[in-house]
Amino acid sequence: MATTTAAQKRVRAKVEYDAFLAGCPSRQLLDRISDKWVALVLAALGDDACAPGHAAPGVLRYSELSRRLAGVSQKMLTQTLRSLERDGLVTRTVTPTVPVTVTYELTDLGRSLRELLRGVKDWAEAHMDEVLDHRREYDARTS
Amino acid sequence: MATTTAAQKRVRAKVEYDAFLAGCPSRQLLDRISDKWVALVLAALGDDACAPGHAAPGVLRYSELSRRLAGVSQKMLTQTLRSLERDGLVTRTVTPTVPVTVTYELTDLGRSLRELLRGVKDWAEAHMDEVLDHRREYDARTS
DNA sequence: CAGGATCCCGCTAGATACTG
DNA sequence: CAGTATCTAGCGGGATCCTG
Repeated sequence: MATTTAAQKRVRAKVEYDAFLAGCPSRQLLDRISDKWVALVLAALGDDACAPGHAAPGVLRYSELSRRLAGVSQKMLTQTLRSLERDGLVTRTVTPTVPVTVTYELTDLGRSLRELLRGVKDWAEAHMDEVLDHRREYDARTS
Repeated sequence: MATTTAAQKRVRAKVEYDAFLAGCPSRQLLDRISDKWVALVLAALGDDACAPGHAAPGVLRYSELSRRLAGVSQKMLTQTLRSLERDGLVTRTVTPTVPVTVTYELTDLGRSLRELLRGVKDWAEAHMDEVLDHRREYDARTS
């Protein structure tokens, strides 16, 4: 089945995405997920030790998230969560209590991205001192 | 040495960075590296098969980068490269030819971040279809 | 070739007020 | 509690022109 293989390859090449290309949807998706709040929201949702003494791990309420992500505005948090929900990275569950309870949880897709972004967040925290040193040196050299 | 361990832990806790905190420098660093252009520049600089038939792999000229990152403006490319240089992620080398030749190369620090960000870029390309499906479903459900 | 300098528009993030 | 709605200031980012 050499011919089918070659044909399949051609078809494959057509539907493959390349973020280096300006018009490619993956470029826009890369832009979406390359976001401070996305990284922090996903990190918080996967953090089991986040909201101790309550229901299931990895399930957080809106208010818990906003407390965890210090300094986030309601607008940005809601916007980020909506975007993540639309892209299928988190699920939003509304429980009709009084007042209403809304919880967010990672999907499998979200979990896969979370692993990557947690690495980026950890990198930032781990190499902070190194970067700070480089900045000082650079600023001294160019001033 | 239980006391020293406890003391060390306390000292450690002081100098550790936490991107969840608003004032933490690592939050700002996370914001910097959570950037479309950062991901693409680092990805391009590590790509050996990028500029075939020329000097060393992983060494790219300004014009080669701007060609690779389709749609990037000069301003954003220069701005991104400056920032990366300042943070010690890339080195900038000026060769006094006529006209001048400027090349960029990853540092070890930059290489370590590149591995992570390449994962993010690959994720975007790999899961594009899945995300697109979720968006269609979401838009249909909410319209 | 590899930018620097400037102008300027858009839209995004933040603050504030209101609601089911 | 978990948002929506509205307004606005600020700046991100593109276009354009210029230079060593």
